[in-house]
Amino acid sequence: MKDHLEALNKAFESRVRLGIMSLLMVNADMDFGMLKEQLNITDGNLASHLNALDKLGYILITKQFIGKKPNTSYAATDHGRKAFSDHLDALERFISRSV
Amino acid sequence: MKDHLEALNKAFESRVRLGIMSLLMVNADMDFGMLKEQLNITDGNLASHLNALDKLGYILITKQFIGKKPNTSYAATDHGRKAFSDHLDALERFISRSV
DNA sequence: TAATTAACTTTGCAATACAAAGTACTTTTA
DNA sequence: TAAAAGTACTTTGTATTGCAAAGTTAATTA
Repeated sequence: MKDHLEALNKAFESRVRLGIMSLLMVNADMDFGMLKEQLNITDGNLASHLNALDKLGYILITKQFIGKKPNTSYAATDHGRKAFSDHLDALERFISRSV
Repeated sequence: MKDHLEALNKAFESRVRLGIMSLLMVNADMDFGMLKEQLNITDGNLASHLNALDKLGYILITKQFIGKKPNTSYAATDHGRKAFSDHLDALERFISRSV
């Protein structure tokens, strides 16, 4: 029990970060606007969660201009993919234990 | 995506409450000491999480004396079982979406 | 009578989450 | 060309949460 719980990653206890990472697992990259629309949260809130994931090295941030508009896009790093996938594994083990 | 996230129950975002409920799904009832030992947390912390689950109607609290010692035992209510199982379903759907 | 046990409650603090407002820079529109 | 709008933040302020540690109550055993 304790071991199952401890294998859960604290970074993914938040719905928003769970949402961001799962979007970035499925989509190679997404920009700020897409994430904001999908998650339906304020931009300040989104920015701070992105910042938290960045600090953990879970996402890669790329700033560029598309046409004449600034565009920041986000992608999961290998480290982030591993961490997320480990977390999902832990959840799965956890679920199967709890029936 | 949003719907998957919203189906997750906020009450179970906490490791401790996740742990308590999963213990109470497997064991018909557990007393304070057993829970404390399994979860390895301080008694104040445990009491406050139990209180949160009680307020939501997820657990039933029974106070009695066993021999001459006071004993409080906790069991998941039907409502709590349903809520937890819905949460696990949501997690499963979430995981299978995220690969 | 003092110490111990069980199960809390209270206190106090640190971390987190969030909305809203503010900022910097650029582009589009009037 | 001045004003408005868009992008992606940062800052501010507040409310909530989580937790350890200390305090509490009531009974019990030494």
